[in-house]
Amino acid sequence: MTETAQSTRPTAPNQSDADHADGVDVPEQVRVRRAKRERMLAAGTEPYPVAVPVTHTIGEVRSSYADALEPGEETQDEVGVAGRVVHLRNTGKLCFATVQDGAGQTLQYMLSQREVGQEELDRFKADVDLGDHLFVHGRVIASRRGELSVFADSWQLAAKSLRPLPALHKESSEENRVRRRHVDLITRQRARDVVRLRAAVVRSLRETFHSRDFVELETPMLQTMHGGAAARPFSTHMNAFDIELYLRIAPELFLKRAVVGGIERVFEINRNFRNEGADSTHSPEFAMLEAYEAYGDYNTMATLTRDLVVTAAQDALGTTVITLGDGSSYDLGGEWADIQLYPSLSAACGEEITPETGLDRLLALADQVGLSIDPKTAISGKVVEELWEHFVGDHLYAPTFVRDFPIDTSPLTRAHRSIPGVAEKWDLYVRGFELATAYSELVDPVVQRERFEAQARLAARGDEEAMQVDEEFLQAMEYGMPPSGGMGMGIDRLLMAMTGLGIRETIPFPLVKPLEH
RNA sequence: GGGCCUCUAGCUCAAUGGGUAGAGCAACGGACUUUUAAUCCGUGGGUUGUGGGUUCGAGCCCCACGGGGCCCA
Repeated sequence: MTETAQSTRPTAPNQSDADHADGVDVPEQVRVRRAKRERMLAAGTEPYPVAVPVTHTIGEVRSSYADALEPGEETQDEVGVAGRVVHLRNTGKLCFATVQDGAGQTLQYMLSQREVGQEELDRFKADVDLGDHLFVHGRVIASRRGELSVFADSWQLAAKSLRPLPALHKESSEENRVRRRHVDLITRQRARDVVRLRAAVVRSLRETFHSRDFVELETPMLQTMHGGAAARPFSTHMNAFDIELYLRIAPELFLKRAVVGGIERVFEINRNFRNEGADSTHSPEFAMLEAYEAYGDYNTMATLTRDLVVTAAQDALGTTVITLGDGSSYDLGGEWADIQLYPSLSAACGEEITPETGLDRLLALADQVGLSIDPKTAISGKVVEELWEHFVGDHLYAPTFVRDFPIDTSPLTRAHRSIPGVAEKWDLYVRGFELATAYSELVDPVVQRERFEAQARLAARGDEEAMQVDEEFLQAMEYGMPPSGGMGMGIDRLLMAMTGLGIRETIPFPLVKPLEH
């Protein structure tokens, strides 16, 4: 588009059309700002210039002059700085604007009538609103109160904001924060911090893996079979092949095929999709870490997991001690507790529970404590796990490994090498939820086929979470998979464990139900 | 799936027993050359989530639907 075309964009005659373009009444403040944009265009001033001559970031100005200037001291250093206006204080002949960068660092601009002239000052007062991106050029000085400032000799709007920001000193409702995260990020420091914390954690995890010679792999998200976990999948349709596909519920089976192929230390950090509930600990799409190590087992995975978590906390938070909003705290560092599932359940419920305990007895116990379990699809291992969560898991705040799970709920895990009736699997509990899980992986293709067939029988009985028989995976196993340890960890849950936040606060843009209209 | 709570101005919240819908910030107009949640004077801004119902009269009572939250299973 040419300059001429830009400056003849629709003006007053189309104003009312623009006001109702989205079919709803436009709030007064939006109308006012749209009018300012039109006025600027009519005056030949670009409200959205393609570039402004920035020479320094807000952070660079801050760090260069931090505590270096006395109140009232002026330098001759000229800078060009841009940022979003979060605070305006216009007095008669001297205006102050506080601008903010994406990380929440702020810097003050000062516009004096003496420096820029009456006309420029008037234009500033007329055109600039809270929320606008504003560029100024000028000298770095400290105000009389000692506030680091850029004393403008010229200014220019970098981008006009057409919507008013919410009150900056009141918390928005959780719904508004989630539905308009962009606004949340502008107005709330904690929101900005969590985004950066998440990035730091993921980066730390990758670095720990790299330092241990793991290879990062991206395996398919669109799969012809859903497997690798017990969960209901999303399904979709592929036009070219005219087949139904599933969004993956886990990368496990592909990563194991990679191990068969010789990628002996492999990990993936990516999204899984599970067509289940959405609440304060579950999101339909969530970030998952999985790792496999040939010639490892669930013990080496425990060491790896602790290393990943402790290093991530140190890298991203600088400490392993987590303090929650309610003042309680727990330490992700130090030695982690290590308990066994059946003995800890027995101790907590006051009755000896073993892999031999009958299903009827377990269902009776579950009923006693108010757990509702569908008898049609009930298997003893599943009931034991529910009982364990009720009696023990919900109360584990400090990191705790829980070892040796029922075999019938662990179809991809090998039987324990010395304890009969259980699988070499642990879950890691923190803050009352499952943060990670690991197995000594089942690598016997014949036993694996039997486990899949048992899963298929569950599916036939109506268990929508049961796995399918994956022939491609079985065939891969038949080529020989080395003895291996495997581990999976929820990235969102790691953030939850490190911050005390709900899952929707750790995911920048979680899925929310669309509003009607 | 069940129960309870909630939805009012751009944002955060008020509104006696059913009787003209208000405040702070934000906006608009004015004053002000060192403010920093600036201050002072003045003004505008509402389909009270949506749709029905009861009533002379509904933000408030009843029903349905939608969004959100908490608890339970």
